[in-house]
Amino acid sequence: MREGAQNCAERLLNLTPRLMQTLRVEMRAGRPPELTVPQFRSLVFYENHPRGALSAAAEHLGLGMPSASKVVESLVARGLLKRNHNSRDRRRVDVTLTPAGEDVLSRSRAAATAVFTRRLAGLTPLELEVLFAVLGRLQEIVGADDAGRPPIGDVAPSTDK
Amino acid sequence: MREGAQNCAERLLNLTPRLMQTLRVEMRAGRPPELTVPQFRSLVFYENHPRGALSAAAEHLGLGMPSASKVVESLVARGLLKRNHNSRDRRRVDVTLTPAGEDVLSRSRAAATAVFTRRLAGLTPLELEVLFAVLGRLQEIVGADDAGRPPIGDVAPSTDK
DNA sequence: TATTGTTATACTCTATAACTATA
DNA sequence: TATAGTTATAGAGTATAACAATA
Repeated sequence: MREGAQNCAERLLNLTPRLMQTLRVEMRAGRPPELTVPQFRSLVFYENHPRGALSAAAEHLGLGMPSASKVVESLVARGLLKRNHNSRDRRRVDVTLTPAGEDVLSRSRAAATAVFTRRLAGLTPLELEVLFAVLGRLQEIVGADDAGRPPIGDVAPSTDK
Repeated sequence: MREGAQNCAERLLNLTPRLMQTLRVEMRAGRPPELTVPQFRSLVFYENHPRGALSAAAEHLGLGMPSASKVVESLVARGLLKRNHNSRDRRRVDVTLTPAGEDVLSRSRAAATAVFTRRLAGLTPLELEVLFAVLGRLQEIVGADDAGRPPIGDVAPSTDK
């Protein structure tokens, strides 16, 4: 059934940039743009992978090392991440969230989630249930940022951290 | 049922940048990067709104006028769009796809659709059916780029143009 | 010599502010 | 004076290529 996949692909192709735009615009809407989307994703990665290598982040975020290095650099400069040379292999740079980073991430995640939550407010409980399952399937297919976090029953845990 | 919406919002928040990355990376993968995502979306807009004003595109794409102007400029420079002053109101600039633009758009759309089609290949027909419906709902909520195009039963019409 | 990161450079995207040309 | 668009300028994101430090 190629047809079905292609139909879905077309819708996905329309929808994805739209969603991204929504996300980007509303994340910036808080005047001093707290975090850009790539910055946000980087913080999420290091929340899930404390002391993760830079190369791991690059890989996970789908960036080249120079790009990842630059994003991390901007966050280090703002005190949201901390870089440490790995003592076993001193070429390695291990990166960790600072308390300030956790804080900003929590607020930013709450705001970003709210953006989508508002849009989804019109769906019925049944529709939401189906949507949730479908999004889960898509995550499996495309790989998700938060592979390590509990997917359900623990809504926005860091929000009240 | 706020919970459900929030759970879905979190998944959407993870998934959207991932999908965007996939799209961007694979659209560029054809070496001479034929079209960037914003360029692609602009062409789609003018395919659906021939002689559309620049401001209409900006609005639809969620961009400011300077940004829209610049994207259009780049496409005009490449001969993919054509600008004309509106004769009734000469401040207005009406933009139209050139044949070359239609051509590039068709190829680019086919390639971009294929990106997602490949990823969706593992889904069952039933899953695809559900996905299709869910994506339709999301389009309604968030607004879709191709509001004017037939949504079903007419798969990738421009691909074989 | 191979690997991890960083620096240098360049281009696109996007924004805000200032400007031009109409109305 | 108000509106449609453009130009000027600036910052973030990303890429490739060249470099540095370590293995």
